[in-house]
Amino acid sequence: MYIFTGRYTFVAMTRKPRATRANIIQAADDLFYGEGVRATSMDAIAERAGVTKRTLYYHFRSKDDLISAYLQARDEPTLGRYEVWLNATKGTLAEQVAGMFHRLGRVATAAKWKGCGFQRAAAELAGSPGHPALKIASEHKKRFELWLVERINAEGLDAAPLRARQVVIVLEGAVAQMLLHRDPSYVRAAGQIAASLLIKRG
Amino acid sequence: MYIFTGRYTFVAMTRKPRATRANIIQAADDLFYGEGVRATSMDAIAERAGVTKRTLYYHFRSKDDLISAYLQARDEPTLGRYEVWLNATKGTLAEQVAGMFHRLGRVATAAKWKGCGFQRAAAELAGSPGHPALKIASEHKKRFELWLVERINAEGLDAAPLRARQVVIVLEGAVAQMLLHRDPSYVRAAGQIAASLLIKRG
DNA sequence: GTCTATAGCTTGATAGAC
DNA sequence: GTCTATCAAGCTATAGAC
Repeated sequence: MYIFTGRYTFVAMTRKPRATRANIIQAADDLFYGEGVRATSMDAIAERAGVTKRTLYYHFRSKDDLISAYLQARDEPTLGRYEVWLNATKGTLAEQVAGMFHRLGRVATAAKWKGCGFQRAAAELAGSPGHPALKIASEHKKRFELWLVERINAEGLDAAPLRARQVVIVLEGAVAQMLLHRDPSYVRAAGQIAASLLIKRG
Repeated sequence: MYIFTGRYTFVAMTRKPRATRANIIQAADDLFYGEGVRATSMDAIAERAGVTKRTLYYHFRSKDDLISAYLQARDEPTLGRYEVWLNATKGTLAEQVAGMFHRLGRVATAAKWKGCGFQRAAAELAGSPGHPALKIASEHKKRFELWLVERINAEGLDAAPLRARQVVIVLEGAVAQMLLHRDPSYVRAAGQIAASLLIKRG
């Protein structure tokens, strides 16, 4: 957006920087998730975002910084998605979790689905132990686990922390196996375990 | 090894090619597993193997070819390792599997442990659907699952295919979470699920 | 804040000698 | 079968104009 001032020397310095940053994050999400963080170049992200590399490096110090921002931006929407899936089913928590797995199975058969972005980024960055993105991924999964703890407590079940942890393990395993085999029966088998973990023990 | 023939022109053309190939695979294993397949360059592998890149490309057509060979070479040793872990415990199959998870927990706390090489390669190559290494990874996991089916059948339990699949899911999830959090309580929680999956149902 | 242009290096892969 | 030498392309990141 140009601001005419009677001179040519004054041009708006801000061309919606928030929007630019959001565009970059969106482009990074598309490519980092679709192709992997190491397989994606900064050139490719700049091109997809419709900016030059100079602008990219104005908004993000480095590629590692952008990888972190990519995961950070994914945190809340991902948790929200699972929450929507869980709330879509009415009934006991066991039934709701079964429904959550069922819906995961639906989206996970699409070709554009490429597993969990956090899990895959962690797999790629395993060789860089101190990478900041790893901490973000770890905290994201912790948050998911804590959300389950709350749900299990609200259901009046005992041993909520252990049960939540076990449901997370089963979900992670289902996602990993789905990515490898693209066979929805893995998600079904997993949903069955998860539901049984949420039954009141006698 | 030089063979003296009275001339300088005749030098052994074969300097243990099998050994060279094995050296390359070993170097590839160290680096691909330790740093990731995309983070590792052919230069780095050649240097670690003590050969030039020309020799590397004599033995392997391309990097993708070497990635496939790396996973192929890991198939049997990996299955063998789990078999050793399982057989190390005496008792019911449930107890043996619990022992297998326990031993996994031991090695998975070491810093050099970087999760499952197949799972991580699959995560990295998710953006290249037709990659030959993906098929090798998938078949490896299938082989592991089938080995479990046999064990469960031998134990006289029903629904062996489903139970085996569920144990695999739990194991994959435990490995993924261990890699992310480096917290052995995940393996413990997983081992508990796996063992309970192998109890005769009433 | 965004541009054009490029530095400086690494990458996967190859040529040709022996 | 292994070497030395090298290519063209791609990479992350930066310089300086406006």
